[in-house]
Amino acid sequence: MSALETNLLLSTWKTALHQQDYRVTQPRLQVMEIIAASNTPLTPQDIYHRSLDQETPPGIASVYRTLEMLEDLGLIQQIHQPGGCHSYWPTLEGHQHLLICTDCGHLRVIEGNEEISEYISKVEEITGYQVTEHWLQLFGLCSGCSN
Amino acid sequence: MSALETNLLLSTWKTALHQQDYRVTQPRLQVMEIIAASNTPLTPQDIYHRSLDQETPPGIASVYRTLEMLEDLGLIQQIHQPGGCHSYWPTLEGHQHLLICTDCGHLRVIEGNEEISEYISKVEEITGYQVTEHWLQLFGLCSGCSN
DNA sequence: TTGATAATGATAATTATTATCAATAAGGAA
DNA sequence: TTCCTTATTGATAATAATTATCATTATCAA
Repeated sequence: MSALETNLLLSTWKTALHQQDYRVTQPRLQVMEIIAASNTPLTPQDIYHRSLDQETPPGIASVYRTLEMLEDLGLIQQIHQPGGCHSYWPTLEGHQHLLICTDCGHLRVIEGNEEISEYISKVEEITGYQVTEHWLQLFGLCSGCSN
Repeated sequence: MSALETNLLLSTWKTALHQQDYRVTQPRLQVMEIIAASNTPLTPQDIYHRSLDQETPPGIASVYRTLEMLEDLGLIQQIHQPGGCHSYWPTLEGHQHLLICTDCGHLRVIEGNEEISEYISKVEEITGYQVTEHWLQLFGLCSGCSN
């Protein structure tokens, strides 16, 4: 993410913590900064290892606790990777879908999903299920990596 | 799955093992039977625990080894559950999508995906990505559980 | 039926996650 | 600013999940 987007996210998150009476602590800030600055989804271990070159890195337990808190607040969401999940990425506005480059890992957000909504309505009609949630990810090669 | 479908799957899988020079062993059979007979995705631990009421259950290591083999052969695939993955389900014909009941865990296969194909083509046009794979799951309540 | 060897079980090692609890630091009140 | 309450932390133990090791066993082609 760009430095601008990173900082915007961070201030949004800090405000959210204050509003919900969560303290904005050093370890939490460190974790949030790493997530907000990354351009790929990260696992708890990823985040922990990235933090280790800092003066006073957060304990591994705080990494897990911070991720749980951020997810509870709806600020991050799990991203399911083929072959392993428990990676996190900032929550997006509305419902958007993700396109992940299988080579460089870069993640891109897709806008607009009329087709998907139609599809879901059809599925509900046919099956009698009440679809409450869905989950679509596209994998492929970005223009840079397809060369 | 119905007993008929289960047996069809099992004989297909056994044939595949023979053709690829994998031995059809007792532990492998036990794991394959459990997967083929289940109507929900199962984790390695699920499978192991289900096997424990048998006379001579497979070792936990063999469960993992069998799952790896079946996945390598393309006979099963990972299913990503919200809040945890590493569940397995038999590979389906063509590309189909899954609808999972969040209450009873029952899994249903959705046929037809014209809308999704259209969506993907549009995404490719817009982004310049080359989409090689996609991954859609629907979650909701089946008619039985929505009462 | 036999023999080569792929595959197994038991278990140790590794890795990931969660729980515990005394010490610390955030942030509102004075 | 300083103090005080207490939410939060770090260190570490405990638990859970997965992988590696290796002597023994069982599959299956000859």
